[in-house]
Amino acid sequence: MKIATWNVNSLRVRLHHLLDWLDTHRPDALCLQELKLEDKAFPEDELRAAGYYAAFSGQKTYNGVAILASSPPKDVQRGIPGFADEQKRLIAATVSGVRIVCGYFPNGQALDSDKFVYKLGWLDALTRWLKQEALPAHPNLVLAGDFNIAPDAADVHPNWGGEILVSPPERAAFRALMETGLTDAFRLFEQPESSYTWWDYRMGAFRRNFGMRIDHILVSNPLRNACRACSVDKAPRSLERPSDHAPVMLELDWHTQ
DNA sequence: ATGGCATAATCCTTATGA
Repeated sequence: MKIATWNVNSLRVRLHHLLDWLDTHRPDALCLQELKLEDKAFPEDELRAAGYYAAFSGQKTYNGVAILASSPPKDVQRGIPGFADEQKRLIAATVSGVRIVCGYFPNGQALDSDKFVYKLGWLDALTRWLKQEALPAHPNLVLAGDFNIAPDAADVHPNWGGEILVSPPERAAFRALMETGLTDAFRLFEQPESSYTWWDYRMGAFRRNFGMRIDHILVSNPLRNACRACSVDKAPRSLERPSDHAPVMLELDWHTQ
């Protein structure tokens, strides 16, 4: 079973890249972030024609998440239960017996911003919900998406000057999330040095591999031994008008249930 | 090396992103 995540930075603009990518890689499930469109504009028909069902939670201009799957996603849940949030950043569904949680984590903007307070609050609510409800109810769980956190020094270009996405409180929140019983699938396998998933549009960042690894796929303990491979696909980042994020893909030895 | 980019909504500029 292949499970992937991709921040497309506007589904409207990136639809053709997405359809090409689905055609090439045929994931069983794909988590999407930054749809930047309302539900009524979601390209359901085009995706159905490509063989994919979709559960989505969109909004105008910002945010928006979806789970695409080759079989209909079941028990769809939108948002973090008990956490009131206008921003559409989380959707969960069951695909082939795996509970898939797709998140577009807040960026935070700057350490002294109210957006940073929101980011840490969002992470705390997510962690509590996973620990208390989601993981006990769904032991076979995958949390995938744009975390907007580079968890370790190896996940960021050494010349990165800023604090946001790499600060101690953000990394502590990431560790707290892992402590609920989740493993970074990417680090279960040997990887190329300086593996990143996001590169700024400016300054030729992609050409210089001036990036960060902020898109992740975390797996629960029962799924850990089923992981067979996990990789970043940098190819779409070289296309014309690319998303600034690359897809990450996990291969699970998992028989469809 | 954080902007000189990209997107969307809206006005022809601003907010936001990471």
